[in-house]
Amino acid sequence: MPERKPRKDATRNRAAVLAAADDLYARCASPEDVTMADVAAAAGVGKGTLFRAFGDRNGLIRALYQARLEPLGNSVEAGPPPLGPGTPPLERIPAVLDALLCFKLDNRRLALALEGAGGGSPYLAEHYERWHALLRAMVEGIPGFMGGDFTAHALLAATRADLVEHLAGQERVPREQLRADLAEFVRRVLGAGVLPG
Amino acid sequence: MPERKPRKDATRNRAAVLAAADDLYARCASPEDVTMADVAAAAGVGKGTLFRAFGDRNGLIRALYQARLEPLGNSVEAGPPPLGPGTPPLERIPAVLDALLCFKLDNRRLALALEGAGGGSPYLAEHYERWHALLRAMVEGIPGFMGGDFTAHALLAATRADLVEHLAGQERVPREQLRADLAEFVRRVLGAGVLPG
DNA sequence: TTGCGAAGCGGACCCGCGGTCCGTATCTTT
DNA sequence: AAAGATACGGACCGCGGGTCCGCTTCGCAA
Repeated sequence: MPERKPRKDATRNRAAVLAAADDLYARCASPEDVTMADVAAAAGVGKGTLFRAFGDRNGLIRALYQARLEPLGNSVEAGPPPLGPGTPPLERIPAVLDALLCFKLDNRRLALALEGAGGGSPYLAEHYERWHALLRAMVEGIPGFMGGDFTAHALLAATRADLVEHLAGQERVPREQLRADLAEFVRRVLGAGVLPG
Repeated sequence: MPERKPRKDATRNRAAVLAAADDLYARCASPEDVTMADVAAAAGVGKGTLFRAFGDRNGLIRALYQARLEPLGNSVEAGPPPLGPGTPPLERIPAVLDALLCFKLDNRRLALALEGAGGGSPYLAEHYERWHALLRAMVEGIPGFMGGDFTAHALLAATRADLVEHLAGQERVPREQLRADLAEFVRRVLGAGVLPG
């Protein structure tokens, strides 16, 4: 019953804002020098409209991120191997992490903005919860593997947006190098299987 | 020649500010609701004094952190095994990471404040550079181990302050559990030694 | 087509915070 | 004791996120 469909101008403006913000985040050097006023202006919209549509700064960033992330999310939830379900963990985990890394390489500022937002902790954003749950389930699908919860966190931490930004941006580590490094790291973590002792 | 010793009131005020800030950070729920004005007031000092002494917010946080971290830094640089030099990597790396984890458990808000500061990236703070270099050197001291640079980053990422805060604070994971989880993760990463293939 | 309530618009406005400035107070040195 | 250097402190500034409310636009119904 509550579902009233929004007015036409509202949806148009929402789209305009998303587009403008996307653009601004792509251009800017650092996420924090994209101000809400900037976004509103670039979208040809008042600040009131912007805040009405997205609640607050985080809302906007989350909406953007969500939109960008959707294809990847779909691939993981119901796509073909190696990303989709039905792939054995030892193959799927590296694939998912690699995809995540690539995503953050392709959406650096945005990912940075998202993780930097939320009061400083990425761990409250519900999308983190999803990735963590997925990874954890996969890790625990490896026979005899203990400590899946922490391992999932630690693996995700290896693809943190600011780390990616530091390596790819400041240190100029080439994309393929990073992917290879991550892949090897993951292999190490998973490769030992059940530890002796 | 440049070394002019500071005035007495200056050093006294500096100490007062550090003490007050330490206290405030210990009490507060989240680092960002400790304002500079708060610190100044709690120290019984004007804002001008505070900024003169520490430059800016980051300066203050870094100074605090540095002070707290010093003992650990010393232990690592020139202490007895297993933290000090001269310990074989496979023993020293877990020890150092465990010490780091414990430090962040004992100084949660402070560590959080530090990593959240610096324009959003912990990777610019020079103390990160030091830990990374140390870890990297140790990792590369393991015969045949490749990708030490990234591995060092990834291991440090597993002890990120906000992750620690999330697990210990929100999720109420007990301290010993966390230490054990980290230890096992580290063992996994290092345990494989040289990978086949 | 027109009328009319509701939904949405926009930008002036507010507030809190980091950081600066400068007249005044305090220390140190000779 | 006097003078110069150094530090103090809080009024002040600019900026950015978020709110408010009079006005516009939409869309339904007669």
